[in-house]
This record gives sequence, C-alpha cells and structure tokens, in this order.
Amino acid sequence: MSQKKSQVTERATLKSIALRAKVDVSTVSRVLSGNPDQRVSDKTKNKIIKVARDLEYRPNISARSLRVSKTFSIGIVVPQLDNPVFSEIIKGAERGVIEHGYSLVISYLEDGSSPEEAYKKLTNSNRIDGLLVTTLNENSSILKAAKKSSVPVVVLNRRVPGLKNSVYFDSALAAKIATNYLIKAGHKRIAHLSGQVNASTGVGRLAGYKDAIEAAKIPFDTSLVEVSGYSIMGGLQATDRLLGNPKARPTAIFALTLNVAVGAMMSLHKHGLQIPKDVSVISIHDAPIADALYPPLTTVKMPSEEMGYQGAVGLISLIEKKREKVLIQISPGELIIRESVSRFSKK
Amino acid sequence: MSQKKSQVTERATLKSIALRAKVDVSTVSRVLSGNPDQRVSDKTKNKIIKVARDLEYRPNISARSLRVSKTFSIGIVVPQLDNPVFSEIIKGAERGVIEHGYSLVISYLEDGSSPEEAYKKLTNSNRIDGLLVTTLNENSSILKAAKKSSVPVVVLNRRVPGLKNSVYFDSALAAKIATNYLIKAGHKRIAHLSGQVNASTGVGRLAGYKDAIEAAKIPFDTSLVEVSGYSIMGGLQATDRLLGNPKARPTAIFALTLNVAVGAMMSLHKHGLQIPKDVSVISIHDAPIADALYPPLTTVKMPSEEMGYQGAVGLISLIEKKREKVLIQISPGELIIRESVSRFSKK
DNA sequence: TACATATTTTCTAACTTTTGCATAAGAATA
DNA sequence: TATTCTTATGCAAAAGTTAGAAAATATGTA
Repeated sequence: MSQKKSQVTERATLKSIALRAKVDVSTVSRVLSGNPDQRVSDKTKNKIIKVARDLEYRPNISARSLRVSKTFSIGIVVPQLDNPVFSEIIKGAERGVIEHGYSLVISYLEDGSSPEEAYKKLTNSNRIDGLLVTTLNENSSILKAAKKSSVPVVVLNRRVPGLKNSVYFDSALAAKIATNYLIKAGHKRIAHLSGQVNASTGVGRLAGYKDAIEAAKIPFDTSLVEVSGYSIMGGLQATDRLLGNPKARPTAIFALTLNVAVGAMMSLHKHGLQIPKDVSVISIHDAPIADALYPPLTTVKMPSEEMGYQGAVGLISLIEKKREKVLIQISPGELIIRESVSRFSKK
Repeated sequence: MSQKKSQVTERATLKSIALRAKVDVSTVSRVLSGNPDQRVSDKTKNKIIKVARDLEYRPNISARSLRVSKTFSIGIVVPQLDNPVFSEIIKGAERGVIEHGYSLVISYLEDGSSPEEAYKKLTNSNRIDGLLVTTLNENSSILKAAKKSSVPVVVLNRRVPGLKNSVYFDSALAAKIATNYLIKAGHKRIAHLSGQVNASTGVGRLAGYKDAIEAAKIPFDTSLVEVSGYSIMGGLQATDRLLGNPKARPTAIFALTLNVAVGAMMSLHKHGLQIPKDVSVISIHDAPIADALYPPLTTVKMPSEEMGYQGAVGLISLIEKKREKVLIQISPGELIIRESVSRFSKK
C-alpha cells in the first residue's frame, strides 16, 4: 500500500483494539476497564493488553463518564492561594487524586463572595464527583452552599456543624506543644493570639494553650488573650493592642498561625522591641518563609500536605461508596526550633 | 396519579425537556447549545427555554465532550505552589477559564521530575483541551514534553525556543525601573542577583539592569553580578559570595525575584549588615510577605494575575481556533516603595 | 458419547449530545 | 390552484464506553 501514514495518528479506541485483536469491544473493555473480577482467559487478556500497549491506548474519559455517570474529577475550593497552608493542601490533594485516576479542578473563591457565586461555583460541579472545601471563615457562604451539595463534600482544616465529613488537625495538641515549649524556656507571661471565638481551629488552640498554662500552675489571664483572626493584619493589630499596656507586656507570644505571627513580629519591630530578647514568638504552621523572617521563626509544623492527601483519598472513598463517613484527625508534626524564642526567662 | 414524587429529582436532559415541550430533542439542542445561528421559531424557542428553566437544566458536559471531542477543561502545570507568582497566575487563569465556560485542572509537577512523569502528567491531558505551563527551570523536562503535546500549549512567564505561544513580562523594563530607582537614590555600587544565564527571565532582567547602569554613566562591573537562580537559598548563597570581599561591598542589591531578595536579606542579617543603612535591597515581584519582611521590601509589582488571565484566554482562543498564535508581553506594574532602600547615597 | 455445568466471549442497548439530511409546513410566485 | 422557495422541525446516526443477557465454547461427570 502506498497510502502514506497520517501525521496525526488517530487515538486508539476500544474498537480499534478489538479489530486488531479480533475480539469484541466488550471483551476489550472487560480487560482494560480495570475491574478485576471480570473473567477473561489469560490468553485473550494478554493479547489485548499487548495491542493496547502497542496502540498507546488511553481511555476516553468523556465516554466513560457518560456511561457510568461519573466525571472522575473532584473540585477543590480555596479562599486564598498564597497562604502556605492552602498551597500544601492542594499539593497533597493533587497527589491523592492522581493516585486514584481522578483529576483536581481548582475553584478559587474568596471568603467574602456572595452566596450566589458560591452556589454557582459549586454547581459548576456538574462536572465534579465530589468537593473538597477549605475556608478561612467558619460561616462563609461556601459552607452554607456546601450543605446543599448533591455530591459528597469533605471539609478540610476544620469541623463544621452540619457537614459530617472532615479532615482536621489536632489543634489543641499543637497548641500544647507550642505553649509547653515556651513554658520550658522559662516564660510565665505568655500571650496568645487567638482566632475567632466560634471557629473550631481557634477554639481548639485556645483550649490547648489554656491546658498547658494551667498544667504549669500559671494563672490563666484573659488579658493575655487577643483575638487576631488569621491574617497578617489581624496579628499586627492584636499585638498592637497587647502592647498597649506596657506594664502588662508579655515575654512571649504564641500565635495561632504563621500569618498571625508574621503580623505580631511586624508590630514588635514597630514598637522597637527585639525578638527574642524582649519578646519571644512561636506559631503553629511551618513554611519556607519562617526561615526568612527576622529572626527565623520557631514553629510547630503541621502536615497540611497530608491533610490534603487524606481529604482527597477520603472523598474518593465516599464517591465510590467504600465509606459512609470521613472524619480524620491529623496529629501535629515536629517542633521546628529556630531563633524567635529565647531560652531563658527574663521573669 | 398517586405515584409519589421521587426525593432524588432526576437531572433534566434534552430528552426530558423535549418530552415536556412536545418537540424533538434536536430542536431542544438547537436552542440550548448556545449556537446562535440555529434557526428556530421564537415560539418554540421560548417554550423550550421556559421548560429548561423550570427543570433547572444543566448540560451534561461528558455527553457534549464525547460528541464534539472537547473536554472544556484546560490544565495548568506548576512547579511550586507556595510561590506568590504561581498562586497569582493560577488565580488569574481560573478567572479566565471560568469566564469562558471551561474549568481549570491543576497539575503539580516539580521541576526536577523525570521526563516520564512529565509526559504522564501531560497526557493525563487526554482530559484536557489545552495546557498552561509554568516552570522555574528553562530546560525542565516538562517543557520538552510540552513540545510534543497534542493539544495547544501556552507557556507563562517566559519565552521558550520551540514553543511559539507565550505570555511573558517585560523583564528588561522592570529591571530598568528597579535599577533606576536605586540610581536616583544615589547608589553607584549596585549589585545584581541574576537568574540562570540561559533563562529568558534572567537575561532580560540583566539586560535592563545593564542598560540602566550604563545610561547613568556608571561603569558596568561584572563582579557585582552574581548568579542566584530563583530560590531563597540561591539568593542567600549569591549574597554570601557577593559579601566575600568586604572592600568591594555594594551599597545596594537588585534581586531579580522576591524569593532571591528574601535570601539576600537573610545573608545581610547574617553578616550583621543593616538594611537599608548599610545595604539597600530592591526586587521584582510584589507579595503580601514583602510587607512582613524586616525591613519591608521595596519592589516592582508584576501583574502575575493578569498574566494568568491572558494566558488562559489566549489558550482558549487557540483551542477554539480563533487565533493561531499567542504572544503577549505584559508590562510591569508600579514601584511599591517600602523601607528597604535608603534615600541617600553613602558613596 | 451424551449431558450438565462452568467458563469465556459476543450481542445489544444505553448513557446524552450534536449534526447532516430529510421532510413538513408555510410563504411567495406564476 | 399549482409550483417553487423558505423556514422550521424531525429523524437517525454517531461519538467511546460499560453491563446485563445471551450465546458459544470448554470442562467435567456418568
């Protein structure tokens, strides 16, 4: 045949494989669909696999989707991207999703967005089998919309009433580790920059802080707890308030997130205080920038990547009806000691 | 009929709409597919639209995909997520994609990954109509794999030989702005932390720096140019080298990226030098953490979000064959003056 | 060898859309 | 009124996959 080979090689399909292997398409499907309890003789199985490999067969996801009414992709909603916690989560989620043959569709949705927008982004999920939701704000519109979702939802980083599936940190334990480290270093006046009072993350960390303080027989002093929220600005302002009364100045600050610690450090610099000579700082969450701060910040590492991974894998098990509920608590990682905590009390 | 209404309402299809509106499915498709040059009478058109709205019809993307062999989603490959440049790009790309009815699939791929892995991630693109590629390393395996892509590819943030579509910054201009600012502040010994010599970003910025220096009649001194790459570590080490010879110490450093500037500041702190009293620092790229550094870093803002947006929109126009080539240069944003540059020369 | 049983393979329909072609209905012309 | 030309709608096939039922083949038993 002098017919020249087409430049654009046609994508292999079950049909073209069946033709070559001289079997029916359904047999090819049985072999290639990945369903293990399909009975087909080793001989034909091998033949089919060989042809499929030769032709570089890749299943047509659209066709499969249509047939089994599943899209094999899951969505992740994030309120901000430049926060290391979220970027780690995405990284882990992507890994988990790929491992199971799914893909990850990203949906950027700021916390302040309207309910309509949240709902629209969510029902954009007619191309999605399940949803991973992260948010900074416990009563954001996205969480309300998620409660009505027609596909399974897993909330990451917090527990939310009305949404049973979630993967979250053991915040109390992390707070205890951080606070205890300050106590062991000899600090007694330890301030805590805390999240919103009604948010699970904030509540857990405050509880851990309080536990550690009381276990060390240090009186719990509410004037040392400032609500900072979760942003740099929030940390800065909360610390400004904390430093308002010079007599009551703490010797150490435990910030509930890295961003908040960054804000706290900005405030301390602004007030001409040296870290850690005048005030020590520690926070939960670790990220490359912790090293780049001045001085480098001591943190309790949190396995956010792991959280994203667990969330993705859990969600997929929900989608595939292998589980009915996902509720996973993730333990904090190590304490990363840098230079923002002084070793000796200055009483 | 005493038949009770099902709890789980079936998703509306063209068929169910056709049934209710007493027309053929093809007519329904003509009205709802969004193709404007389909001739159908206003009467039936309105009837169909009404029924579709009542039934809350949402097209089945899988079926449409199968029929027209398009997935209506595009992929984005990123080498790191915690870098503000990439998170901004993703943000913009997501916006552009959504505006055109597509969705954005994220693929995390470290620069050092194997060619096989790169290829696999790319051909995972059998569920993708086009690809947005970002990379830190000009000869990363992902770029090689991209050249063989069966779907259109747009490279972001750099121009790469062999890949004609790209959206990139006017690096030379940004470098000029930064360098000129230092010059106007009275600096004469201005060092430059530069990227790899064979990478377009680095080359452009070096050229802009050189132009500015020479335009100011300052002799160009190669000993003031250190190759730093793009990481914090790279910036730190390059600055260490720069400070190796105390007599030749620069009074200002122009870092080609924010990460590099962060590294430079770490090195300066380590050497006991004060910023900006002893050495001033400026960089290209702005991000929230610039405010949180000590001292806050002066930067030239780059519209990365815009770059992501342009890339996505351009890619879609390629996919839909409305254009044949995408080559867009994006101008730098404003100079954000903070506190890392001293206003007066210390000669 | 005949028959029942077990295993492997094929047949067929279905998932929802879109689109070229055919047909019906209506408008315009002779 | 008969004929042609538009315009609107319907018919049917196709995209690639999967799953249940049916058919074909192989294996085992009497």
